[in-house]
Amino acid sequence: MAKPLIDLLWRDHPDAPVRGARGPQSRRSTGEVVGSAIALADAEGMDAVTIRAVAESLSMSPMSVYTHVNSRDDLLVLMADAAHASAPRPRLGRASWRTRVRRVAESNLALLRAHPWLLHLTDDRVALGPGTIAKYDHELHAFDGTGLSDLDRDAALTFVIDFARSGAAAMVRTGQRGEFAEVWQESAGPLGRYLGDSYSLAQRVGQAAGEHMAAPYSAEHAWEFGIQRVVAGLSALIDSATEQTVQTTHSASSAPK
Amino acid sequence: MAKPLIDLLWRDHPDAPVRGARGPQSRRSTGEVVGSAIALADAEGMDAVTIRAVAESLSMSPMSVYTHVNSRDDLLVLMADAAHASAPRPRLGRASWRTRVRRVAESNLALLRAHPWLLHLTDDRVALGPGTIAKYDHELHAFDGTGLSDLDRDAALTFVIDFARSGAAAMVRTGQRGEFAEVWQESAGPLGRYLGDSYSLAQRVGQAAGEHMAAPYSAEHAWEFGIQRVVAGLSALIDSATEQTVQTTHSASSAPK
DNA sequence: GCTAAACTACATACAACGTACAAGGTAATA
DNA sequence: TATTACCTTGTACGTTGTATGTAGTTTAGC
Repeated sequence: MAKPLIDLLWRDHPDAPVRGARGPQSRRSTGEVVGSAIALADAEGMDAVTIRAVAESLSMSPMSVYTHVNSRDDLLVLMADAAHASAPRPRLGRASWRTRVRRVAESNLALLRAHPWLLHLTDDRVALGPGTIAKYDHELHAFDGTGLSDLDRDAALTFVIDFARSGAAAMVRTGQRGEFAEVWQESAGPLGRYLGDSYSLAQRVGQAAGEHMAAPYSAEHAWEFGIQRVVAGLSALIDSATEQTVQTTHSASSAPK
Repeated sequence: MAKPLIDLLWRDHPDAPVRGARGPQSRRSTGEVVGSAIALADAEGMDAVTIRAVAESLSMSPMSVYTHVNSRDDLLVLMADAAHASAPRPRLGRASWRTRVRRVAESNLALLRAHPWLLHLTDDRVALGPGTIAKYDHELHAFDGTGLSDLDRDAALTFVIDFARSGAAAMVRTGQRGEFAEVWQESAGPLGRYLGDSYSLAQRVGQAAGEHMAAPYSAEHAWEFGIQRVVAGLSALIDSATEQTVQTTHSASSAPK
C-alpha cells in the first residue's frame, strides 16, 4: 500500500515496479497529479497546494490523490523533481568555464523565478529523483577541464547554485512588493522617528541600496555584483596562476529561453 | 486594537506608544511571549511554535496571546528580530577586511545554527526591527576602509550573509540526518538499480562529496571552500591592484562565543 | 466616590487542513 | 467463478489560526 518514494520518483523508468496490473486503471496518472500541483503552485503559491485543491483541479475526490502519492510531503518532492527534470539545461558546450558557470547560475535563477515555490522546499529527498540527478550531472560538467577535484567540483557547484538560490529569493521578494509597499508606507514614518540619528551607516547605505526596505532595482544589482564575485572567487582557485582576475565583457542579463 | 507591527518591534524604545495605561496590567509581557516562542522553536523547531503551545508554556489561554501579538506571522517577525538583537556581534575592530568578513560570516553561521528556525523565515518585515537594523549597521562596518560605494557595500554584505545562510542550511540539514539515514538506507539499493551506468559523473562526484546524499563532512568542506571563494571574490574587487589573491593563514574554525 | 473608557482574559466556535479508516466497486488472474 | 489486487470515495478525527462576544479590572475625569 505504501509505495516507496524512490519508486514514485523513478516511475517512468523501465525498471519501475508495475502498478495496477490487477485492479481498475487510475483515472488519472501520477504525472497528472504532480503536474496539476505544480500548476497550482505556479499560479497561487505553495500554500495553494492542498490535497483538496489538487483533487478538485482534477475532478477527483481528495482521498483519491492518495492513490498516487503517500503524503503531501511526498508530493512536494515529486513536484520539485519534475521541475528539475523539465528545466531547460544550460548550454555548456565548449565555452570557457566562466561562461559555463554564468549559464548555470542564470538557468538556476530562471528556474527558481519560474517556480518560486521551489524556494520553500528543503526536503533532501529531492536529491534521489531522476530530474534532480540529471540536472546535477549536467551542471557538474560546467567544471570540466578546470582540474578541480571531485570534492571541490561538488563544492564549487554548490557554491554557484546556492548563490543563484539567494539571488532568486531576493528577486522573488521584490517581485511581491505589492503587499509590502503598504506595510512600508505605514511604517516609514514611525520608523524614521524611532531611528532618529542612530545607525547612521545603516540608514545611509540602506537608503542607497533600498533592498533592505523596498526596491526593485537592487536585487538586480546584487545579482550582477554577486555573479562577478562568484566567478572571481572561483577564478582565484581555478586559474590562479595564469590569468588576471578582471571582469570584462559578460552580458549579464537574460535567462535561457 | 490592531497594534502596528512597527510599534511592537520597537516596543522597548522610549518613544513607543504607551499601552495599557487604562486597563489591568498584562500578566506577562510581550517580551516573555516572544522569548517563550523562541525557546519553543529552539527546542522543537518552528512547527512547534503554535499559538496554543506558546500560550500553554506561559500558562495562559490561547486567545490571550493575541493581546500581545496580532497574528502568528507577526510573532515570527518579532522572534527573528529578537534573535538578531541578542546575537553576539562579531568583533570587527581594526582587523583586515578579510578577517572582518570571515567574522561576519561565522557569526551569522553561529546565529543560524543556534536558531535554525530563522532559516524558514522569509518575511521581509523583519528588516523594520531594531535588532535587525542594529545587526545590519554593525556588519556594514566590516567594509570600512575598503572604498566600496554604498551600493556595493550593501551588495557585498548581502553576498556574505547569503552565503552564510546557505552554509548554515547545509549544516543544519546534515545535523538532522537521523531521519534521512533511514530513507537513504531504503533507497540506496533501488537507486543504484535505477541509475545503472547513467550519470557517471554525478555518481562519481556525488559519491566523493556525499553531501548530495548523506554526509556530515562535506558541509564543513563546503563552508571552508565557500568562505575562501567569497573572500577571494571580494578581493578581486576591493584590492584588485595591490595584493595578489592568495589564501594563506586564516584560522577558519570556531564561531564567536 | 462614581462613571465611562480602555484594557486584559477567556470560552466558544468556525473554517481549513492532512489524513486514517472502512466500505464498495472493478478488472485481471488463478 | 473465486480470488486477488487495486481504485474510489464518504465520513470522521485531530490540529491549526483566529473571529467574536462576554466578563472582569484598572485608571482618568468629573
